[in-house]
Parts: sequence; C-alpha cells; structure tokens
Amino acid sequence: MECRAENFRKDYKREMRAIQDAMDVLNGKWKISIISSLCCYNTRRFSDILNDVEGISNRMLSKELKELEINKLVKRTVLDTQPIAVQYELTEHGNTLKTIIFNLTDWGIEHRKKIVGK
Amino acid sequence: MECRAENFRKDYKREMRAIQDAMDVLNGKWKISIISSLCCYNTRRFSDILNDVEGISNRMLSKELKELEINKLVKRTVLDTQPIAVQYELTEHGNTLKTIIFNLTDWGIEHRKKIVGK
DNA sequence: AATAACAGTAACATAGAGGTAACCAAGTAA
DNA sequence: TTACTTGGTTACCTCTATGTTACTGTTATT
Repeated sequence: MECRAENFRKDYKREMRAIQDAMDVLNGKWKISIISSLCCYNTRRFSDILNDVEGISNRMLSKELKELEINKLVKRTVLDTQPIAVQYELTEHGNTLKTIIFNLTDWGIEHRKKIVGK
Repeated sequence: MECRAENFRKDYKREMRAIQDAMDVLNGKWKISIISSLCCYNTRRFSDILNDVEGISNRMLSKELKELEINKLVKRTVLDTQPIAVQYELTEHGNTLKTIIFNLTDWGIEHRKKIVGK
C-alpha cells in the first residue's frame, strides 16, 4: 500500500506531463488566436483567418494550420469553386478546446482591466 | 444605432485582443508549468520549482519568475532562515488562472489518450 | 493585355529565446 | 580548510521561430 505523499507525487507528475502535452500542441505565437477565430466563426477560409489574426503572415498561417491539422485539431477542405476556396474548421477534438479558449478570453479581459486599468 | 454585424465584429475584435493579452503574459516555454507547480503546492521554493519543472535551468527559472512577478501573478518572499530561503506563491490575481490550468491539465490528459492512445 | 483574387510555397535574413557553464556571497557542515 | 547549500547572476553561444519578399498557377475582371 502506498502512502499518500507517493500518490500525490505521482498525480502531480502526471499533471505536469499533461500540461506539457497540451502546450506542445498549442505552442507558437499564433495557434491560440487561429483556433479562437475558428471557434467564433465555425467555418473560415484562409484569407479570412489572415484578416482575423492581426499581424500574421501567410507563411506563418500556412505553417501553423498545417501543424494544427497534423495534431487533429483542424480540418481542411478544398471546395471546387472558382476561384478556389479552402475551408478550415475545428475537428470534434479541436472543439474540446472551446472551454479553454473562452476561459482565456475572459481572463484576458480581466487581466487587461487589472494591468492597464481598463 | 449599430447593426448586429457591427456589434459582432467589435466583440470579436475585443475577444481576439483579450486572447493576445492573456498569451503575452503566459508565453515562453516554462511559464504555464511554473504556475502549475505553484497551483499544486500553494507555496514553493526556488529549488523546489527547479525540481518540479523537468528540464528548466536556474537561469530560465529566475528569468520567468521575474516576468511573472512583474505581471503581478507571482509573489516573492525572502525568509530570513539559514541558509536563505525564498518563497514563491501565486498572488490573488495569479490564482484566477487556476481554472485555466485545471482545464489545460484535463485537456492534456484527454489529448494524450487520443493521440498516443493512452 | 494586364491586373487582381485565392491559397499557398520558396529563399533568405535575423532577433531573441533558450542552453551551458562558471561564478558570487553567506553560512555551515565535514 | 575545503566543500556544500541556497538563490541566484553573468557571459557566451546556438538555434529556431518568425519576418520579409518574391513567386506559382488558375480563373475572373477590367
């Protein structure tokens, strides 16, 4: 039988690893913002996101979207319209990030009030 | 009187800015992990955190803690023990991050199950 | 005939994030 | 007298994340 401290220790390590796992996928200057855009609009095109996320370049957007796709958070669909259109949306798994995005948004608003003083 | 689209647009911009504000404070490879450690233990010493956060160097820990202090998320207290001890803890404002940390942890655990397959 | 929209890609440049190792000062244990 | 602990700091170096610019191919518009 293990003592409580051991159990606590183990759980704590597991939690730290979980945090790292999450951050590995969400790292980079733009990922959270991109996800946030997809969160708000459900479906969004490349150039739309380019406009939503202030300051991002097409190079970075392309790169970050690819990584998000690899990590099964974003789904990419090519529509055969003229001119070509590409649609991005959160996958089911990506949608489970919504809570975090909303929390972050709320926190960001409160933080700005606190620091900048509204 | 503004139309609905205008309002939506404005709210959306505000939300994007909030996300950026939050991420500005939480950026860097180690911040979330450090906060997570302080979250779990409430009070923690420099060398404790050094152990909690796998792979961090004293240089980076010192640097990141300073930034967190500047942003009013962490409080630093020097205890006059021998040898000297320095205590770190979340401020009241830092504590408002707990929800996000817990959500991130849960998400990280689910994500690992999904990707690594448990 | 020329230009613009769309969704990128390729080549190149660079700031700064982060790693490594040595060092500091004060006390204290061997 | 030497070495160790605590909580850092400093100098130096590397690498990679990101920025900038230019380019692609297809179709529609002027």
